[in-house]
Amino acid sequence: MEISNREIASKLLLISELLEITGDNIFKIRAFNRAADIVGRANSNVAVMSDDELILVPGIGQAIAKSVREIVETGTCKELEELRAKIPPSLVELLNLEGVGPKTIAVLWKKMNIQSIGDLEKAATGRRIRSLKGFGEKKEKGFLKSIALYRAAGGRMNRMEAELVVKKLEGSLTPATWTVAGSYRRGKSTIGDIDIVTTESPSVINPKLRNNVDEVIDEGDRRTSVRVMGQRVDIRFSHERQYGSMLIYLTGSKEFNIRLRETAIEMGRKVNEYGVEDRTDGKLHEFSTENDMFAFLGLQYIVPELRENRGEMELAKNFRLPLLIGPCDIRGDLHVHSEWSDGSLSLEQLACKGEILGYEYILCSDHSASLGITHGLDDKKLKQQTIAIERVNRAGGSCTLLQGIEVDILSNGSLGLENHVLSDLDLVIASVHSGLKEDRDTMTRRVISAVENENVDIIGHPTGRLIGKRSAFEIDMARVIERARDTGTALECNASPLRLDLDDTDIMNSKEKGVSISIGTDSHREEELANMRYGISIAQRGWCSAKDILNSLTLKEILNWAS
DNA sequence: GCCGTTTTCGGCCCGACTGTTTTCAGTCG
Repeated sequence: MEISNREIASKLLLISELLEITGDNIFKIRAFNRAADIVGRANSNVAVMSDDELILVPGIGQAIAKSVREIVETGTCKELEELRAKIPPSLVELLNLEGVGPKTIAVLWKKMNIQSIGDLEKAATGRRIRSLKGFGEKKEKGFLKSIALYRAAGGRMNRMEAELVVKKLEGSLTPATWTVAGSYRRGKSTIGDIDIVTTESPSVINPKLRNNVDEVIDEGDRRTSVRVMGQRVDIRFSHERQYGSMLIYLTGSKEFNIRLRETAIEMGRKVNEYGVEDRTDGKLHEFSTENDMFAFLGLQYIVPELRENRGEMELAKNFRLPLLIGPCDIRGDLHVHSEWSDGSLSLEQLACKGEILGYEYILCSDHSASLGITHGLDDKKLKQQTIAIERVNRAGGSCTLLQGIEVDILSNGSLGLENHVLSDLDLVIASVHSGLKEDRDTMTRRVISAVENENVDIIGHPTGRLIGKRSAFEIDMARVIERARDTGTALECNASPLRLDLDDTDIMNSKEKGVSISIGTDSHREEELANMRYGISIAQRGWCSAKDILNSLTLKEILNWAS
């Protein structure tokens, strides 16, 4: 059984974490960390790559290639086993505690034999830590607080949760003086914390915040950190004339910022959140907009969604960044449920909402009958729906309803409806809704059977994840993507903020293979139709242009594509 | 550990805030 990229990446990450605690060379730590990241999002199976191929990957050299090879063959490697022999791996979990880093962990372990979060809690409760040199009462209390927070935290936020946190903060800020930066602005599917840049003065904001948040973590004239609804929020104060550089800095990503600073160094300049400094005379150039700063550095403007250090900097230097898909390119929604299955909107309402959104079409894709709980459609009901849809379309609105189905991919890889039924529909989405615990090979073959069915046009939410609730099922997306390319089947970017499935890296890999991406909101209620924006952000993060997105086709073109 | 149109050795992004200290280490983003 072949080991997945994810598993290899987790071993490399563990090595970097253990190296951190042993206090090894910071650059070696970063090398393993970076390699874990690279392997984790590689678009082909690292396990089957030869040593020569591995070494060609930027960020992987002789040593790490050797470790990867060992992991593929034996499940572990010498580097990892030597580290495990030196320090208890249970220490790694302590890195998750806020305010607890590798140095602290090493001291606590060596001086007090603290090996786990439980050990730390006991020692702090017993007031034993304050006796250590460099530790005091505040640190001890801080540990207990971090432990409580860690246990209560549900991990990263989905986009809706993040928006609620932002809404809560709006009361402390003046409109048009601030921007949410960070992973939120980059359009990521999950968000760790909220970053805000404001031009208002700290003397105005800080007192307001004290009254409006759960906790002030730290407070300063340049940065204040608070907790709102259990989530960390960092606010950076900026002069208007430096707003552009502060926004770039706080939007990140970290990897992008590092790359940007390296780029500046090559030009004899230094970048920080206040602007660009000339290395020779220390003169600071300030920028009120991001555009001005990119231009000053001789770079094309890079949209936040691309700022991940995935090659965008090199393209920006040559003004060759792709023109990404945007809201204006979207001509329709390709995954919507009506009241004919488990949705709440009637067909008339769907057409009407589509018209308001400026769509040429909406794909009405109710569930198939095999999924009992959602009152799915069978052959007979589908025929009735055909007539109902024709009636709505004849009424002459500007948004045409397409008739489709979201048919179940059953456990044996067959579909929930007969082929002769599916062939009558405009577009067919096939999705997995049951038997989610199958092993990797079985699940992959199941989905590929659907890909190979000539009536299937789109694979719905291909990895099945529910953000924060259920991880993706075991599936080899590299194989699915290859088959989808061969058969001309599209893969969905499900725009529900609870799914965002496929996510950016799989979309990027699909796009590179020439597989079309279909963005569908999977709406069951009216307000969910607006989730299209999340799907667009994810597609942008996957470097998609209009030509890569099925929904950018006109009504005529999409019918032609499907036939 | 990785990398190289200056380099195969010597670099590797940059700054804010806290706690425990009397000048700074550790952590974080």
